[in-house]
Amino acid sequence: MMEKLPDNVTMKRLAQQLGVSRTTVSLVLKGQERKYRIREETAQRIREAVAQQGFRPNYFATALTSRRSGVIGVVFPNVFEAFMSEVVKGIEDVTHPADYTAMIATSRFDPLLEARVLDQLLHRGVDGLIIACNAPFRGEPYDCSHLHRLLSGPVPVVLVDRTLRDHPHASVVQDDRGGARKATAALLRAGSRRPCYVSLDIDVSSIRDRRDGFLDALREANIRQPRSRDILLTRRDPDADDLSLALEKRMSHRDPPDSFFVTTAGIAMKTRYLLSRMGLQVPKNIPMARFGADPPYSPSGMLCVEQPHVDMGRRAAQLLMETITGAARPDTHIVCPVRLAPAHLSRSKGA
Amino acid sequence: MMEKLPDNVTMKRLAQQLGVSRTTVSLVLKGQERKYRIREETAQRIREAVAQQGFRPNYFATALTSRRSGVIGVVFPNVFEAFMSEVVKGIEDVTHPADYTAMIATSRFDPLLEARVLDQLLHRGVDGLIIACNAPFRGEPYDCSHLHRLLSGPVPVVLVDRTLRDHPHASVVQDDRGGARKATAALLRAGSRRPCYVSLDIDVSSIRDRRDGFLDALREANIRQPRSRDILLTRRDPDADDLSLALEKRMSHRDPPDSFFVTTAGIAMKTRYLLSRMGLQVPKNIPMARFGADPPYSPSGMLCVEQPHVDMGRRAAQLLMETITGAARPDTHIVCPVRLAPAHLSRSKGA
DNA sequence: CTGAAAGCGCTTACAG
DNA sequence: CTGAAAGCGCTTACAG
Repeated sequence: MMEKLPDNVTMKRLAQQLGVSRTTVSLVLKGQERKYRIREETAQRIREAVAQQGFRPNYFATALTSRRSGVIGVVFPNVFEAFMSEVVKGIEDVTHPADYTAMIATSRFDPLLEARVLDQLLHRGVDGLIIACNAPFRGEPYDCSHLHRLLSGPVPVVLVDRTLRDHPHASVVQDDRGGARKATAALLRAGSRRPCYVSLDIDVSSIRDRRDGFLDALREANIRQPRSRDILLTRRDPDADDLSLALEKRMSHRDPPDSFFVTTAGIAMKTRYLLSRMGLQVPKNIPMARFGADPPYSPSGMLCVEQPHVDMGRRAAQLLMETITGAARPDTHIVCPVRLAPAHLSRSKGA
Repeated sequence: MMEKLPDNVTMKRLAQQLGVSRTTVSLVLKGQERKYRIREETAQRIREAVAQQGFRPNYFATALTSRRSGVIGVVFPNVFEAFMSEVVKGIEDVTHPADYTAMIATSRFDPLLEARVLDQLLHRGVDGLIIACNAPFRGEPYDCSHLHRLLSGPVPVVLVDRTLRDHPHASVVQDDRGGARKATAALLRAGSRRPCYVSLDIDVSSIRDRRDGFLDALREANIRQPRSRDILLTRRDPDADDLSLALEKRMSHRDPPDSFFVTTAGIAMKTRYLLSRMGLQVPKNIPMARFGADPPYSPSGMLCVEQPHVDMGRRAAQLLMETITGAARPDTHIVCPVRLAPAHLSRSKGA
């Protein structure tokens, strides 16, 4: 345990120098000089000394006495995803002006690590939390009791991107169902009659909603609901070969799909890659729609559902701050609209 | 300023319940029971009560008295980049077991924001900092006095990925020069005689080193140093069209380049895109090498210099902790080796 | 082996 | 308008 140099300036010293009491300094620092009718000249002297010496009240002492840290915790499965970056940007857009600091931590798709990280943040006295929680693969045991405990506790929480069953909470999500519906409808309008659904086999609200949106579009177009062979599910492990096998089998069937709707960008890229190995180019030979935008200068040829991530971050932070002050109910749900990116659906096979 | 519920359990209460003094509890909690020869039975009772009531000493009180926060700050220009994610992973690999928490913040390529964010972290009492600092475009005014001030201060700092001139500091970087040399040498071995260098026009050690490595390779192969028309520089703004214009002009010249070495992945993708619009495919018509790995299932066809980011994170954290304890000198420089990824250099034009 | 006491740097009733 | 005093929850000499 090393010792750090003591803060050079303390309130005590400052007060002594100016010949006033610490109370007076503290009051002026918090902008309460009018309320306590402190002589303007005194207040002025204090302000000048503070500015000149670069004095800032010790964070730990302030937090200890005020029971407020000015920090909000942000927990995501990973930091590497445009998703993350943009949501964080939105959050910071809001927290910064409000004099809060966003403290980012990652749970790396590990519920145990998630629990640990949340515990750390709580211990560090965060005033609120924004969380994109982990989700289990179907059939996987998943213990989210730490989230339930958290939501029952005193610290305000806003979930982003996904909601939790069985427990009331505040959330900000995108219109997953509507986006999936629009994207699928576009595939159908381009001539597809046998779209194939590809997704992570993961049990989470956003994915469920996207599947529902996919089915909505089929129903609206009077296309019969897909058989199980047109629902392809895969594990998150990018190196798993389950998708490869399923896809090969499906494409060699006598009535192969004539388009793809994929729920996530990563799996879409993998699907596109696997198809290309079978000699099928997207979108030339077969069109594909998916959630997520293309990175700059790397057009994937897919129809992209653009997600309003920055906006989601802003709204989540906004909602959290309102929950902290009590201005918003802690079970408010916000759904952000999505839109289709300008698309390439040229030459669909079924057209 | 809302009030949070007070922590339910305090050391005082715990001591009262057990009929011992707070000192005894504190000592046992810090594992000093042997040193102070506290009766094992007493220590045992205390440990049990602590575990059973889930007591943890108040963070702010502990930090206030111990002058140690257990937090290390991590500041990067952006969170969205594989670079970031991997370095953070490496950092957490090290800090977690050592009972430190990594607190991530972003400076968004803005020196002013960088200064603010660093200030925030210092105010929050971080025990050390790991920073990938911002860098100016050539000719741009750049004030990094906040970094110089920081490096002269009491808080240990390790810079990653790039170093600073004019000021001693600790750093962990990759072998930029060696990687660029190897990549360029590979282009030359594949038959290139007029490689073109493309880079961000940015004044930072890593980029300078890559250019030097590029020139090293040419010199070693007895190829004359490139003329200025084979050094293409562009701004960071992904929508800038300076590169597009320069590239078109260069490719329509009578002796166009027969390969490309690009310093960063983003610019490489842009270059590849612009070439494809001129009808040139990478690597079929023209080979390209660059720093950074391809994302999964999106082979770019480029020769990639794989960067040891996780390792860099680990070493940076390691070095920081050693600097904190005084075990390492605060001006230690570490260079991590890089390697070429299995490559596609097929059918180079000049071969 | 253990406790009373001072101290970390700030906030906040409470007197005047 | 301003100060003396108690308190936030912990740590750490110091005395026994």
